[in-house]
Amino acid sequence: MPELPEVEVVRRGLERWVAGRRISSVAVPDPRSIRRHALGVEDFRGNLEGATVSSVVRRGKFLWMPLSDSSLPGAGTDSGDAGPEAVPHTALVAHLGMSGQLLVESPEQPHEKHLKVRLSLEPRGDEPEELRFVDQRIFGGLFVTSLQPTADHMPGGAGSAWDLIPDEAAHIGRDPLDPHFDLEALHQKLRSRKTGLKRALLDQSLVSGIGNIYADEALWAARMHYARPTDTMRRPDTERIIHAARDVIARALDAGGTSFDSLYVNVNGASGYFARSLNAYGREGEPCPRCGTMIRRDTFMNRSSYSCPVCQMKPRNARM
DNA sequence: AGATGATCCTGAGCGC
DNA sequence: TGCGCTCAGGATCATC
Repeated sequence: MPELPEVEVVRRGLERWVAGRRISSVAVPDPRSIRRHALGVEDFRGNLEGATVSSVVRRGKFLWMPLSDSSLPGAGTDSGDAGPEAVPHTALVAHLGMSGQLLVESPEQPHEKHLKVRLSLEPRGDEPEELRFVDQRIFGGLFVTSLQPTADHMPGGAGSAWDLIPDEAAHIGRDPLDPHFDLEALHQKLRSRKTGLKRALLDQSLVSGIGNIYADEALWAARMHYARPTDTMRRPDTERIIHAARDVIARALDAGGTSFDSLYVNVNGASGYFARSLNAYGREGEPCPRCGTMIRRDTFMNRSSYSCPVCQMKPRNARM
């Protein structure tokens, strides 16, 4: 289940193996994986073939690769910097959903069972010449879209690809690892909402990159209940839950982020972290690592929530 | 308009 | 051996 740390691992792998390379051809064995590309398969291919991936950017769980037109002078260089006249205005966007993988492989490798999209890359040294999107449950997908300036972009960096965001991801908030993450702004939004804390953490428009697993882990670490009403949050409460989320995410990144040099840019790099380091998620009936009370599982939002009934006391005015 | 719930999708696991 | 059921969950859409 890729959340922010896994997506960041994939981003680093793509930066290493795909950035600066030109896409020569595109095959879409299963169009369902590009259903968010409204204009269809031929338009998808037309946008990509001949374009060069200039960099790889992530916010929350969205990944995108700004595209430069290779016919422009200076494009396709190692740096990906095609000059001020060629700031990318479109990007290939990838969301891994539940089960998506991006693999950099030789075209001779046998096709994976759930292979959905193949991008052929022009040769560069001995590097593999195919980028594959593999997805079992097809919650994820690829599409090409235009880039717009971020609503809250910081002065001084205008024009850089880092200040541009795909239209379809423009609504999501910055994630807790983003240097420009605004804790005070989040705090005010939480105060003005009438909902439960976990539901707010999973709302990507408030803060991005937190999924069901890390929400439960952050809540456990911060000793807060998932149904804590957000309009009762005081400033130290907001700091505590965000610091906990950032810590959990950073530790997962440390555990899973070391193998991105592998040719297989996949989402399994952090699976070892899940097995070893989860304190609450998936541990129903096991003792809380802090106090020994049995971890319980509750269902809401069509999802499971794992928590310690002692460390994370349910508030009287609980909100789901 | 904010809050809440349904929906998409496939394979693993399980009881019978 | 196989059927039918439940579960997993990010993002989006529908409904109050």
